[in-house]
Amino acid sequence: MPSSSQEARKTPKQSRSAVTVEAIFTAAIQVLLRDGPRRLTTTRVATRAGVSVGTIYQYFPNKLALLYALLERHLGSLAKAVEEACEALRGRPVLEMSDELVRVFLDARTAEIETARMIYLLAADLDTDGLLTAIRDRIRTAITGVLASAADARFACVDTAGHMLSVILSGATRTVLERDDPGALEIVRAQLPLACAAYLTQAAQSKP
Amino acid sequence: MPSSSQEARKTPKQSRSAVTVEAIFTAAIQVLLRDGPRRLTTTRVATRAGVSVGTIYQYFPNKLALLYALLERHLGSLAKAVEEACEALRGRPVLEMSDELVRVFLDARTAEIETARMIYLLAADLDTDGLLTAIRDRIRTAITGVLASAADARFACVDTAGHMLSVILSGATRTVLERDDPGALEIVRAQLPLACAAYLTQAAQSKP
DNA sequence: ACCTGAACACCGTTCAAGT
DNA sequence: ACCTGAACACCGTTCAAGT
Repeated sequence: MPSSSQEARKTPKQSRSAVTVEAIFTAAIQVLLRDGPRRLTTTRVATRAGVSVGTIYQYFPNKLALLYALLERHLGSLAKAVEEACEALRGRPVLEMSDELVRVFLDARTAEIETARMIYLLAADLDTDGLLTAIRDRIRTAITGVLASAADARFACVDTAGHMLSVILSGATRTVLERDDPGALEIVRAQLPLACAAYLTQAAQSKP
Repeated sequence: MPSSSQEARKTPKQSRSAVTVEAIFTAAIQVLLRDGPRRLTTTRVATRAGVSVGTIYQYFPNKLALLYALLERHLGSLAKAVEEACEALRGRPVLEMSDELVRVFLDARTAEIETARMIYLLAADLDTDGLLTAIRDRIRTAITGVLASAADARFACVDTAGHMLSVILSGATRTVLERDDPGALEIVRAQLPLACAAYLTQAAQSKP
């Protein structure tokens, strides 16, 4: 599936169509939560949005493009949250960084946990390589940058440490997100900062 | 979707039908690799397997049940590999455990990396809660057991440590599996044992 | 006991016609 | 400029008929 098929067909120029697009997005999320990913049909979304099926195809070349836009929104807000946290953490000690980054990852994904779960399920049908690469590059760059600025540690290879930290954070938080187990979430919330800190401490040579 | 719809409709009693079921499985994987998950249709699988569409429905109540069986096979072999590794690691030091467990997770998932990737993509359409719970329980139990037997460490709370280690291993290996980036894979292969060991060392109080 | 394949319901997508 | 909805191609599933 070519990536061009996943971009919006046209940007709404008039306020009427901006409202229509917003209604389509909202309806898609509602159908997703109410009926599940397999019952997310174009007709159902159109009906719920109060428009005709054809209208959807004025703004999205196909159904996948609509789903892609939902995923793009969600991942974009995660990357932005990480970037802002890293900006604020500049120059702080690594222990603070571990704590705060774990918090940001978990919060971003548990805030609307059902929506996030559903959106990840949709992603299976999409060609998400480009989008995921872009998002993880943003996250990795932000994390590597903040690690390099740490007040109390210098890393043998800050790129490796940043890469590894983002893999651990993404993987562990996504793993608990996929499960519907509050107990597992609490263990991760408590232990993941310790695990990150232990790794970073070991990957760094403390400054004199 | 009720879980009963994901079990095999009947077990093949005669050798002819055992061959048919195997042909359906093989064909499904071939179609998956060749045409991708969205083009995995029952007709396509039937044609490739050299049978009629109706034949598929003799052994699987619906298409999802067939996909579920594929996922079940794949995850079962991962859990088995982890259990066997843990059995062999009983009584060894924690550093050896970290190294070996990372190796097992990565090997199990990169051996047939394309197939594994495709099978995970399919999982989105399935009701996998029960299966995933069973698999992760097997993995967590095996890991907790082997940690408790470590020669050189005693854990403040071995259940917590086992839980956390399995989340990190599952998350990080799956995260690199999803990406098509050999560089990321190599970093994880080299650094994940260090991260696991650092966490375990910190979670344990060394014996005198 | 196992297999076939036409038939049916339903979904994604289009496009001529409307406002 | 935007929206409608009947029409078409295609997919999952069934079941009467075959061997």
